[in-house]
Amino acid sequence: MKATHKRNQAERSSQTQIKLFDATLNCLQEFGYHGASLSQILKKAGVSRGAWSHHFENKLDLIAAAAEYVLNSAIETTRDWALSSGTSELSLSEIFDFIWENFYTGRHRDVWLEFNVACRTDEQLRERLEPVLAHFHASMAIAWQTYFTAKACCDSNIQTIMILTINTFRGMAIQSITQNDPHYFKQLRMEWFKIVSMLVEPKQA
Amino acid sequence: MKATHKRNQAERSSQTQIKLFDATLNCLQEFGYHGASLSQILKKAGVSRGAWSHHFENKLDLIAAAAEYVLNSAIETTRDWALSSGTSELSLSEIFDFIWENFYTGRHRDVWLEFNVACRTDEQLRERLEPVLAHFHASMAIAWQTYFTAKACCDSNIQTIMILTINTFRGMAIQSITQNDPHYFKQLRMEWFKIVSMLVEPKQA
DNA sequence: TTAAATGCATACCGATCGGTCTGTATTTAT
DNA sequence: ATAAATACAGACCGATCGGTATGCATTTAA
Repeated sequence: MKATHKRNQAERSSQTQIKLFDATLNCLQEFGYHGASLSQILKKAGVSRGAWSHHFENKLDLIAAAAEYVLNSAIETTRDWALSSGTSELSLSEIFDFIWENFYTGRHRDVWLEFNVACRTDEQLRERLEPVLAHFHASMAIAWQTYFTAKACCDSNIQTIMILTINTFRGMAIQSITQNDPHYFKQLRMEWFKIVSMLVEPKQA
Repeated sequence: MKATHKRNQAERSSQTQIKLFDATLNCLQEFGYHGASLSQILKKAGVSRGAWSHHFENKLDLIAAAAEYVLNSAIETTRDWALSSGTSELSLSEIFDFIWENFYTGRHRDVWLEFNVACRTDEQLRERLEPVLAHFHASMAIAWQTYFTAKACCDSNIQTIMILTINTFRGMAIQSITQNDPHYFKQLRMEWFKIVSMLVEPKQA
């Protein structure tokens, strides 16, 4: 029945690992870092305890690997999107929508929040995730400062405005935990767009 | 030796409860929502298990009460500060510094983050904390829109600019988890101040 | 074809979790 | 003074946690 009849070792490994990553991320979304127990993850993944311990040293190792998995996917998504879009056709509001919908809503928002907060009190996790989180942050910066520059009248540099933008989105992500209203946040993004439009313009080709 | 020799019931109750609140908040700061076990809290508070169960139904009840405790303190702090400051002497950057230093640094930042994130996956906690978090949010709004109004040239209303400000601070709070550099965030606040100054002016007396 | 290596399954472990039960001080009300 | 009510202490509980040890299945290399 299944298409999993003759698989080589590499396929086997990567398939069960991805099943574990996905289940880990789903559990983090559903139960939070606090409530995501190993038993729950294994149950949801349909993977045995032995298989898990064969691939990962301990629970933290799995969680960190899952974080790397989802963040690297996000980095790739950003890169692909920036490349596929016509270089001169990108508008600020399009970028805003893209970043918001891909990284600050749904599962990505949830696990991103959990990882950031968990990092604060878990030094081992922080050491593993800090470079990936920083890389993720930088990848968003690329999609931005490749195409835009600060206006002459604006005495802030373009990086500063971008960081403020990302921080605004982060804050909106937290606000959206208790206030889940896509329309409201679309409006808020538009308001932010109006302000940033005064400071930023498309780069010369 | 101790000054706890002849205390009436009310004093006893409130003293042990406050000890528990403080220990709970410290444990949340030190170990996170995930790692803050009841045993740790009781140990840090110097309170027995029996005393705890006498005052609180269960762990969540204690945590929620501690959250209410710290958030209501913050609301009070904001109110006092707004009242004590000369009504016409408040500058935007002073308000920014006040909000940042009181609510988005130190223990308050840490527990505020933990509570917000924990609320996402714990419905009971959310139901108890949502009104308090909303109240806290509103209290910051007061210190703001009492003294400032949108400039004529600005087509956003004053509440919108304030929400964007708060969200920027929230984002900076998350950023400051992995990048603890007060000077950097002071500069970022100044940049934000420059932008908001273009949109907002002191209210007429 | 066969031995080794890899992938996987289940049973099991001590530790710790939140919560409760029983009994004892201390304060309050009569 | 004394009984009731409140505040507290410590032992104890089943459940669940992350982690491991042993054995079997599958793939790979010889």
